[in-house]
Amino acid sequence: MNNKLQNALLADVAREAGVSTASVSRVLNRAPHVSKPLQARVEAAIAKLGYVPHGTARALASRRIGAIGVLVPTLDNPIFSIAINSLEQRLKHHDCRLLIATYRYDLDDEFDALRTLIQQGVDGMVLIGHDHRPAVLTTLKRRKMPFLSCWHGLHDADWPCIGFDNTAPSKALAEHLLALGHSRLAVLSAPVTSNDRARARLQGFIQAAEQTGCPIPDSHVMTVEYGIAEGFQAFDALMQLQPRPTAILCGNDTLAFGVLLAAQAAGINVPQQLSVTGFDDLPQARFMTPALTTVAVPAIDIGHGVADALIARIDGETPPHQQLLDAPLVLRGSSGPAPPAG
Amino acid sequence: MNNKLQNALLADVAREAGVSTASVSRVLNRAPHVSKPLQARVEAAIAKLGYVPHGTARALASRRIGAIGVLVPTLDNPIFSIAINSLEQRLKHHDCRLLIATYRYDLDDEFDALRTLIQQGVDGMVLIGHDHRPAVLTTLKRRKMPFLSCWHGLHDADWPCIGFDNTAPSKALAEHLLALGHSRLAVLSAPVTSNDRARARLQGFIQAAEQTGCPIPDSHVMTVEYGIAEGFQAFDALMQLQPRPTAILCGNDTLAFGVLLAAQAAGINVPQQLSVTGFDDLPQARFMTPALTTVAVPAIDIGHGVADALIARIDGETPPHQQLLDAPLVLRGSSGPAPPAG
DNA sequence: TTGTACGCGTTATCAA
DNA sequence: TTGATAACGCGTACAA
Repeated sequence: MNNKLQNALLADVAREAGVSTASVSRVLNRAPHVSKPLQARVEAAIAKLGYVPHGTARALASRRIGAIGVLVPTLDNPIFSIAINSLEQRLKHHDCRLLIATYRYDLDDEFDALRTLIQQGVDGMVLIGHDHRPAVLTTLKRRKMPFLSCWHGLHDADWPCIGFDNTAPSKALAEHLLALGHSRLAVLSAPVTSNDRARARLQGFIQAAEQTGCPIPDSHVMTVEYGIAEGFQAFDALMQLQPRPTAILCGNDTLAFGVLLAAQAAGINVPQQLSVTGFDDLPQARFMTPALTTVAVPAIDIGHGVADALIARIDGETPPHQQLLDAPLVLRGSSGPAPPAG
Repeated sequence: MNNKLQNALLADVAREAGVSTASVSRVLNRAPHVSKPLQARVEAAIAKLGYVPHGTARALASRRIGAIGVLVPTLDNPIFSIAINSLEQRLKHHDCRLLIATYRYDLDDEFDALRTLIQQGVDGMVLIGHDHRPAVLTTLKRRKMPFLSCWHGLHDADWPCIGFDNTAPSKALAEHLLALGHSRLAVLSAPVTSNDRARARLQGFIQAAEQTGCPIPDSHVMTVEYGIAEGFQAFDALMQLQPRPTAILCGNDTLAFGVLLAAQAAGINVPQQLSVTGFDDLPQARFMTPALTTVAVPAIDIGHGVADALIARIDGETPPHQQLLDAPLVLRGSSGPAPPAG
């Protein structure tokens, strides 16, 4: 007698249908070699009992959970939400779920979250960027866990990845401004600690300026936390710099929005008096006044690509070790010719 | 001999420490009645072998997974990201993980996702709002799954919830505009299908206007998908309405941002020529030019409250059936006196 | 094509 | 306080 009337088990279905548990399992897993009538009887029994497979037991027995884990620094940044959304949609095609964990750019938290997801039994892991504790890699390898990093374009034999070069577009952005006659650039960056993407972008800015003979002094590189408020508040300090910059390169769109809005509030005309650039191309970038010059991060393509490649790895295939996507410059109204010297 | 050198099992730890598997389990679960020396031996063995508990097996045996599920319509809306972040942080205090699933305002997808999360073995469930398929409730009850809805203030004996009244602040917003002399209001709403919050807000706008003797005609209620682009594009149509509205009530901040930016692009002065309001109080609302008049949704408090209350339910306690939080008006520069009739 | 029976790695019950 | 062992619910060789 089964006293848990609320939860029918596979055995109950088997009894109801007058077949073995193995047959029910086969129907459940669409295994080959099941006769039509048997399948029908089982499905009727499932419907009648309102049976829902016990995912945990299934995972334990099959050693697969039907879900992959993703370690995200934060969901605050919409660009990650967009990518995750795209990833989740594509995984659905592969009949695979997504477990999300965040770590607020704290790499120790990231390692903790990794262990948690492994304990949940995920079949694969997605990580953002290239900065991780060494234990992350050893743990993944020891567990033989299929994994993929994304969002960066660094070549590393240990880290398969799908991403884009963060440095080149940044250089292009700086060169674009320099070509417009700007010689006094400032940079507003997110913290580069534990964040190779922010670091790569910063280096791109600095290198381009240096190579063009207009190096950016350390005083003109400002670092603030991620956030529109942080960008807004940084504006005043940036305008106080000597020499006063004629263009501000921001490490991401959200900081750029803050700067743009602060400029507007301060009555500074963009781009006549000041050029501002971002990085990400968030949906609202094109609607700012003026529209934001930025770099279009292929967030959706990353989501799709990661889903396909990781599923392939889980299925034992060997997709390309590295896949580089395009992150094109998007020139809009927030960047213009340098104001006449004065 | 254990050939899986990469994955130590609980039994391996027991052998290494010279104790029984039961004792290892007790140490792992901080059970009472474990002697110091035994605990030390076990912990040493765990460290030596790099043992990580197998979450799936643990869940199967204990019938708890140490995670709750949350069904979110979308992660695109930053207000949900904020709440989820807060929820996840607070759950961490209770040593509990979060599994996120999205359903894009498709209630059938929501039910699917619910089943998926149940299969994963979650210990509790969080749902947004009050609109769900009936099967959702029956499934949760049949499974005796602790659950909570949030983000709404509807009283329903079947649905415990932590949220806020979506209607009252909307009424207050409309009354605020009417008191400023506006008599020609328009509403820009997100789709109300499967979205009780959007519906409640819309009703608040309409009721307040009606009660003040300035009813909003159907022609002045426009519905578009969520998104800044959608708000931006809606602006022109709203300005074409006859009579031309002097104030636009938006169902959420993102639509309001779109309208605000479109107004700016069109050279329409806010609030001198047009008042605009939002709902959510996203971080950038205060930085717009002018700053956005809106309603501050207690997203962070909801996250914390949901975490505490759901954990309490899982632990067999009975927290308040309904918990209503404050969603105060935030009056800023985007709303002002109606322009002189003309 | 279908059924039997064991294994997945842990927790929990009961005895010692 | 500790240990032996039966669940937990399902997948899957292997047998029929």
